[in-house]
Amino acid sequence: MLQKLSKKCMIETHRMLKGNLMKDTLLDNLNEKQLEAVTTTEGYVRVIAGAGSGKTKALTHRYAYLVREAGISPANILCITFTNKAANEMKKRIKYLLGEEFDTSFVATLHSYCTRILREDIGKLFYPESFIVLDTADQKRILEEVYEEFNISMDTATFQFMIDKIRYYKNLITYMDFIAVPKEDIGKYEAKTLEEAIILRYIQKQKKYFGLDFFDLINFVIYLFRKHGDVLDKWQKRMHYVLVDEFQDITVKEFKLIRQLTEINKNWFVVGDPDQNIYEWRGSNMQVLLEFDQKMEPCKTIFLNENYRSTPQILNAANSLIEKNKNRIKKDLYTKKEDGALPEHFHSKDENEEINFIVKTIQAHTEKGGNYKDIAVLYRSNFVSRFIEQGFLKANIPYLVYGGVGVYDRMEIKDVLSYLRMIAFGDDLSFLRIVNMPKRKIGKTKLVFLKQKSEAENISYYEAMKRYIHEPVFKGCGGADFIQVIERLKLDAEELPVSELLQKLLIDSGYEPYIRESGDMDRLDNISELLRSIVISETEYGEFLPLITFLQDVSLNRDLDIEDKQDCVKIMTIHTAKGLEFDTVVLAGANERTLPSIRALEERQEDALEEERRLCFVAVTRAKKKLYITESEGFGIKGYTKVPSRFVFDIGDESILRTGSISDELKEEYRFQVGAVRVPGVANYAVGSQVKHKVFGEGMVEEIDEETKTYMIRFMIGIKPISFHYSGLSQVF
DNA sequence: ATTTTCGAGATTTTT
DNA sequence: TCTCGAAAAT
Repeated sequence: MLQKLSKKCMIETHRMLKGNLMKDTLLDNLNEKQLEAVTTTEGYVRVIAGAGSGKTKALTHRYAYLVREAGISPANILCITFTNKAANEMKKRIKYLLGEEFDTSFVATLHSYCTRILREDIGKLFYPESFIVLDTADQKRILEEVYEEFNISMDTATFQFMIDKIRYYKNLITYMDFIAVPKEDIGKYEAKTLEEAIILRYIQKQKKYFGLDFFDLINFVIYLFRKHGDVLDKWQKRMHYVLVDEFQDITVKEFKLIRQLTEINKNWFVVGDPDQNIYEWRGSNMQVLLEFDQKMEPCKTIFLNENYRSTPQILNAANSLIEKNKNRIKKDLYTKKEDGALPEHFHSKDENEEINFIVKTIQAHTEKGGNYKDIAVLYRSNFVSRFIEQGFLKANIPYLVYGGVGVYDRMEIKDVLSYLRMIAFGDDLSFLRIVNMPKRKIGKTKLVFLKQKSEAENISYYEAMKRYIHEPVFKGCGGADFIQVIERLKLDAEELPVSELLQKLLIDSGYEPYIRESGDMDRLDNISELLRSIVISETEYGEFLPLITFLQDVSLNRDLDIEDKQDCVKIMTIHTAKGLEFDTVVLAGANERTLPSIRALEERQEDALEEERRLCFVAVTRAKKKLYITESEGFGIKGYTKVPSRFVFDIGDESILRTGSISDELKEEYRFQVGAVRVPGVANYAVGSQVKHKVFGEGMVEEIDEETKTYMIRFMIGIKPISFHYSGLSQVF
């Protein structure tokens, strides 16, 4: 028996080596259209594909096909994903197709590619040769400093406004002429308006901090290519194939950059879904996808409309929602999947009721043997997660927050990374974050003192502190110790790997004891988790991973690869969920002013509203088997009374089951009746639902038999089979 | 006089 | 979670 098995294994291995098995998995699982997309290796190919139609699969398989069947080196393929999470997912699939040892480091976001390009040649631009990538928090901090100098107060709206302005200015080539000059020449540029003055100051400051923001990463590369033909030449010659995922989210600028990169060898393969463009606010323009065939001729366009993900019921809801968008190319998804339960719209009187419903639904699911990890709770804005987390903590439901305010935005991780940045750059941003962490009795007064000195002598806060540490103001504080620790760590940084440096730093700076004393074990766990991920990236990098390289990558790749191994409910924003799929999806907080967001409503522009609807569409189409949309009354942002999102009514009554309790005022206003919709032949209630039967009283759905269209419901008197068609059932809460 | 602590209120989305 | 302001602590 054992011998037989091992012989079989040998044959398998042999087939694998010959490439047969690879070829099978590579092409056999594809439908006709996907196959066409994958195997068209020359020229321009555009795939317009609906949600769940396997567009990323087509892209991944084409990548593998190019490498395996056409023998192209991965270094010659520019494979661009939209997020790091997507890149990681794709890497996994490529490794599955091409073998674990296959080098997938060439699958990345455009921003990561740009960082690589800049790392090699930024020295040509009169910019500090080492740079850090500024994230939004850094940007905000810099802008706040600038606003303080100009004596203007800054709120979130102003911040967003200025970010848009900065993007606008940074799109002008004159800006690059300005920023790329040697530091000392910066003063000779004069601002004509206040707005310009603020932006110039912002640029000066970011340069002082060795920072490049996300706009710069793209702009610098474009500028570098423009000024230095040899650099452009080098990269152009390298790129023979370009594959771009989520092409509907690309900006015109990014498109031009990619076009420049592939000017010599023009083989494009782009996939996208116009209905899933949810990044217009960030400059993305789906016209790039729509007009691709006119700009890049001759272009082969392949449509993928069969959905392999969701039940017909979920797809119906999604279709009826998205068809309310006027500015749209009609494209109806279909599926051959088996019928499932109707999506459910649960309306509740307040937030407690809403979170209780979610908790109950999840508990019912797991009591029946289901896993937590098959469930995702999605929401429009991060603040919604707070209610959900609180509810889950109370009910002891394990959960993981993905993206956004996830692992890398935790306070302790930011602190620790700031320490590392402090060692590498000594910049003010890091200094301000950690100088009093742990408490060193360095507060406002001392910082004001340092600020004056640093401005007067054009040095950093840290240098100023070193220079004036013996002044009376610093008497009795931990400043001297701090300097000593940092100086010693700076020396260590040259020899020690990042992981060891970090461990030393945690002890020497007193940060770890400080966290330990605060009694928060989660924070220590998070730090160990970071440490673990550093060790992994060190191993992957092969040679000695320089601290600066690590820091550049870490601010781009903020995706700690959370494994599916842990059985946790996944919690994330809709934006983060894009490209993912889950058995059960709960879309929480589906209220006006949250989804659509209050900003989109204030803009009063149809475009903004349509983007919000697409966002809702993305959320709905993440679900494979069961979809819940929940919302509640009560007091919302700025004291408004919360009302259900218009989008839950965009989904036709025949496509969604409306449940929950509703107050009389709202009932009058909205005229939707809870529990009014019944579609015969389809299970309206999920397993675990509490229901009321006209004759048998209250009970719980134990089983659903799709074949005989029957529920098995446990009542006081025992288990009874009840037909889907029976109209005497109603939901109980 | 200065720093620390504690409670209250507010929050779009991300590379 | 983050920030702000007032009160408490050094």
